[in-house]
Amino acid sequence: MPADILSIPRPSLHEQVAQRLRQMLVENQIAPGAKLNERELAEVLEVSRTPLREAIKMLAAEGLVELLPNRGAIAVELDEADVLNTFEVIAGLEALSGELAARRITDAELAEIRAMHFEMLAAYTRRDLPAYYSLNARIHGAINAAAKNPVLTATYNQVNARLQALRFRSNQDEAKWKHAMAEHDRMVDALGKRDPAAMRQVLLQHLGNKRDVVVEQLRHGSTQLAGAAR
Amino acid sequence: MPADILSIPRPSLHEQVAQRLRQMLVENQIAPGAKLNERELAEVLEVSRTPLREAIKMLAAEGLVELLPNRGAIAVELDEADVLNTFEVIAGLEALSGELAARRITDAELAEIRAMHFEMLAAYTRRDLPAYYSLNARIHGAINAAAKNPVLTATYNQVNARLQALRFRSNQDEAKWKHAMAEHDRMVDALGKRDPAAMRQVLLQHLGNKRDVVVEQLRHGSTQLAGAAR
DNA sequence: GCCCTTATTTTTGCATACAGAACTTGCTTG
DNA sequence: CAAGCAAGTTCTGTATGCAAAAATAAGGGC
Repeated sequence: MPADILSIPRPSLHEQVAQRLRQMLVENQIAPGAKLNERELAEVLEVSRTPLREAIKMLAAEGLVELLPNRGAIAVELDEADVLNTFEVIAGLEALSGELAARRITDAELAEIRAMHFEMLAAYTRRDLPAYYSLNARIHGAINAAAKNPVLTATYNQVNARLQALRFRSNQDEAKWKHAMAEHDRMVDALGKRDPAAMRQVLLQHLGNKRDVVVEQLRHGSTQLAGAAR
Repeated sequence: MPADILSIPRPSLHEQVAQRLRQMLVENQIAPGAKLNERELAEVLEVSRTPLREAIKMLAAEGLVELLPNRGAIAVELDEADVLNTFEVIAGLEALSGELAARRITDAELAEIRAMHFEMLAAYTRRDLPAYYSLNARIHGAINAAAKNPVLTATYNQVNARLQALRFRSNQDEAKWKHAMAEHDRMVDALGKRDPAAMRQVLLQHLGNKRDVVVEQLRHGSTQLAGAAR
């Protein structure tokens, strides 16, 4: 077991490339719908096409890119129906996560979530959006962890990754923000009471609202900011 | 659009290989825990290592094989905790699927499910296990389709695939079989009434029972039938 | 006789090379 | 002038070759 620590097994190249590509897709450095040119990407990432192609195949299995036979791969582009369907699944998974967390959370985990919740209140009060988003992600991650189901966590992360490119730039308005905070209050409350049903309800509503925000933004205006290529 | 039909674009080699490997894993032709020797497999499948490796990377992203850095890939082997966690997720997804189906199912879809349900009753009455399993899978597939959420269907299929190797040989006893049939009755009933909550409840219970059967079988006896290699 | 060390073999990981499919561009033709 | 056709180019898909890491086998020390 200490061998794992000593060996410092730097992840294999295709793994690194996959990680890097995931980041580029999520951060919209590769625009949705854009073609992934192998020669070009290989040059940028300074690897040969072989590990690059292996990485692309993994991303395809994860649903982040789409494989077109004999025509390479393109970054997935979600239309409104895709977004609705994805949120439906995400909501189900997060609701499950919340239920399980309410049953299995430890006092220490709960305390940490409460702490982060207060930090988030601070960020909200300051209207510090980046800090808010960061804390929001950490809190949801902590709930997921408290559910103590690695399969659920992995599944959730995979489906959620496809939405990251959209959520990245979702700027909610004041009223919705306030509402989201209220829901977070109810979440922490439900967790404290170890009430799975309440957690489920809050999270379903929370995700439903998040969905509305994203869909609304998707509709008018910023359809796709860097959407040049297709 | 007709171009797609005319072109007859035979899936690329790595796609075919992935499909074939999936089948081999599900049917336990490759035992859980067994190493996937690239040279060997390439020879058997009559392809070079390149598309084979690409296929393996896809299966890894799907969670069917595990990648060991510099040591290749092994077929995933689920311990009891993994099975419980996976069933927890599957149950959540199938419950969601049932809820949505209850809201969205068409009369034609419902009629077809009812027809299959009667066929299943026939198979049960004859104690025709293979026919029963086949119909069971088709019914659950039809419910999934009636939910009309491709993202949900894809997610469900992916997570479920990991369990197929186990379920393949799950022989339930008489009492449990009868119970499963009763649950299917309630399912069709709930669908007919378009009652999402009832569907959810039935499916959660149904999956819970299925889980118990699989775990019990996993425990004593047939831990792993073709479990030679490791 | 057992364990640790070391040499050999096997296997994975990556790069390169080549064949075929798709796209581009310029030209020709109606 | 537009549309269709054809040659050239680019790109993807697959096979092969090579280097490094791991597994295996052989040898020596305790």
